[in-house]
Amino acid sequence: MTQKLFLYNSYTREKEEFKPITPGHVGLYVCGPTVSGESHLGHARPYITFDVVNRYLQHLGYKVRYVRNITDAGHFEEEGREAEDKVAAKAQLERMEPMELVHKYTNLFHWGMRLFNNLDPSIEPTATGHIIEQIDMIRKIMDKGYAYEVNGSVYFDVKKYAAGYPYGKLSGRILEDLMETTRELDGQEEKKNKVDFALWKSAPPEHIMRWNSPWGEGFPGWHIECSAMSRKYLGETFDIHGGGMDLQFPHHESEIAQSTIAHDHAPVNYWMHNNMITINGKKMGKSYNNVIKLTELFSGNHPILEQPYHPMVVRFYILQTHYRSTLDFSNEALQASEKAFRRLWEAHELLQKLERNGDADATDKELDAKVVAFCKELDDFMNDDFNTAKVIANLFELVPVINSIKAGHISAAAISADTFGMMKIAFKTYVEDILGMQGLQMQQDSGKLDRVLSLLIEIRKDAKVRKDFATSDQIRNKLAEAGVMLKDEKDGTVTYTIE
RNA sequence: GGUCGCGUAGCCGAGUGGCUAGGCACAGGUCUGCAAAACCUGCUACAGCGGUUCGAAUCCGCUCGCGACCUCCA
Repeated sequence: MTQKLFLYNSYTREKEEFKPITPGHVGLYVCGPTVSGESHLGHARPYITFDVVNRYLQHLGYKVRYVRNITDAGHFEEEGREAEDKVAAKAQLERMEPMELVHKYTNLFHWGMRLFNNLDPSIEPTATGHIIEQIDMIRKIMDKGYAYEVNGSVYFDVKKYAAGYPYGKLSGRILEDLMETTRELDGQEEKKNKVDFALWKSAPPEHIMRWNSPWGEGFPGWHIECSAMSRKYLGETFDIHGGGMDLQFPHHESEIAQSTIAHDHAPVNYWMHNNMITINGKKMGKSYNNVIKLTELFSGNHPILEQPYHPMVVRFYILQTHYRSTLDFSNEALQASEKAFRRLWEAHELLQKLERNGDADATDKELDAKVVAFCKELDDFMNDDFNTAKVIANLFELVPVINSIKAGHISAAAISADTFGMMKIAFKTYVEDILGMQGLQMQQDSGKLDRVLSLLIEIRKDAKVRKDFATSDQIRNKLAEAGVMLKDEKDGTVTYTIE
């Protein structure tokens, strides 16, 4: 922790030096998914972004408690409920239990996270598992006079809160403006003011997810879960709260209000928000009907996808852009990322295998200095609000150096032994540990396949010695058709990559 | 309508007062039986119009275009 980390705090709208509440420790809370449906490409962004944040904080030596919730209660409107309304006897039989649905999509979410090589959070609490904590918190807020009950529902009194606290600061909202905008919302008539939000909702008879509470059967409001769970696992005030920009209002603004009243002080020191993934310039989202689900992305099974995209390619594509910029989806962009990622990864693997012998001094001082500079800058870039785009750019600056050493265009001795070692460690640390990349071939069934390919490579070699290029080309071309690319290396060996 | 943000080369995207980011594509070259890969070289942009400044893509103003949030949303 000798380095100073600066991050952009959405709350103050400034880059600030990060100072943890407890030295050496970081409490990080990130809004997790609502598991009422399949995760899509848009969801990938925050979880990859904050995975890197988590990884980097650990790299700096912090002990991170990373809490990411699963929202499995409340406002569902999809399959489960629809079946319930339609109610035919047959539908009744086929209908999914809410928990069944939640379980299915939670598993699918985990599957996606694993493929992205996201580290597991330290704690992944569910909203349904913390009903008691939520009720307790609502009680506290009521006791302090900032919430009121109507017909079994409890609402937070925003106007009262705004009179004494900076409501709207996080999202740049002005209470008067909000009061003016007209919206027809559920339960509007019950509220004192339309800006009030629900802490607890009374459940209509057909609502399956319901719990007992001091106010009757119902379910928790959307915002209270994050406040209750972050409080439980990270304390009344914690370091970093992350999430998508679209959650700034009303979700995060409400979290601040609730927690501030319940605990007498603001809950979070640093708010971080990632920007959206767009498609044709429009935000990817359920309401726009333009989502590409993760399952579709990885399989290529979607009308606008020209091909499947590997999770690592998607990860690379996301990290190539700074997290606070929008990122526009296109096949072209993903395909460019795929090529770039392969190039970077191959150079990385190559470098780890390369050795440098002989005199420890550099024969090319200028190059040596450049390499040192590129490596050292990596930390600076991360310390400047997690600029993974710049990190990747610098790694690419080093790729030709690595490849040139391998190809013999330059000697490894051009750079000093120290510099060589530094570069090796920098790649390993950054590519694998911090950016969290891994190779494209996940299925390591190499054994038999490798022997078969080795045989073919041997036959081809013989053919080449006999100058029987028809045979050698046939082997290479047919294998290429099957997705196995052969590469004649400089030193006469042959390597292959499987698509 | 309100609030906020963005407009960078063929495409994707960093940067943000002086120092050609990077990737992909494209063109030429080296290497190679050929190919692929790799390496070298080239392609030098910041929506428009004003202003501030010795100097602006970067600061300020206006105009045009786009988007996000204001409702569930990562």
